[in-house]
Amino acid sequence: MAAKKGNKSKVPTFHDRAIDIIKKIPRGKVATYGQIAAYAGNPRGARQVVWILNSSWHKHNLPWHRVINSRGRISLKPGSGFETQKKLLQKEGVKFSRDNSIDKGKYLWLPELL
DNA sequence: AACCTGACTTCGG
DNA sequence: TCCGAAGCCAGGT
Repeated sequence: MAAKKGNKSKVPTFHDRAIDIIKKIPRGKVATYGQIAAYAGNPRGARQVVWILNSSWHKHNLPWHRVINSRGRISLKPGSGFETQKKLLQKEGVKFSRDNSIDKGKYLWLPELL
């Protein structure tokens, strides 16, 4: 029978998948908002990922610091988390260039490699 | 329901 | 490389 409304075992939503994916980003690697959104099923859901990080990182213990923008840089502003994120990444072995950019070819997480 | 906001992304200049 | 505009999506007011 078709899925009933009252059925709690719902099909994973974009939100659920995104969280699941973020949790899988290995230590020492990073992923972009768009990348996560794409793997979660919506290539244009980068902004949703942002919302998710803000609303659920603490509930799901997400490695929010491993999420960066498509330019390979931290999107947070100095004084609003930038320093914290940079520090956490460096602690995991991720190196930053002088302009605070990360070498994507080296640290970008590639799920297909798993 | 309209409007605003956000850790985005891509494109053009 | 930097900036602005446009496109995108969902939650909060």
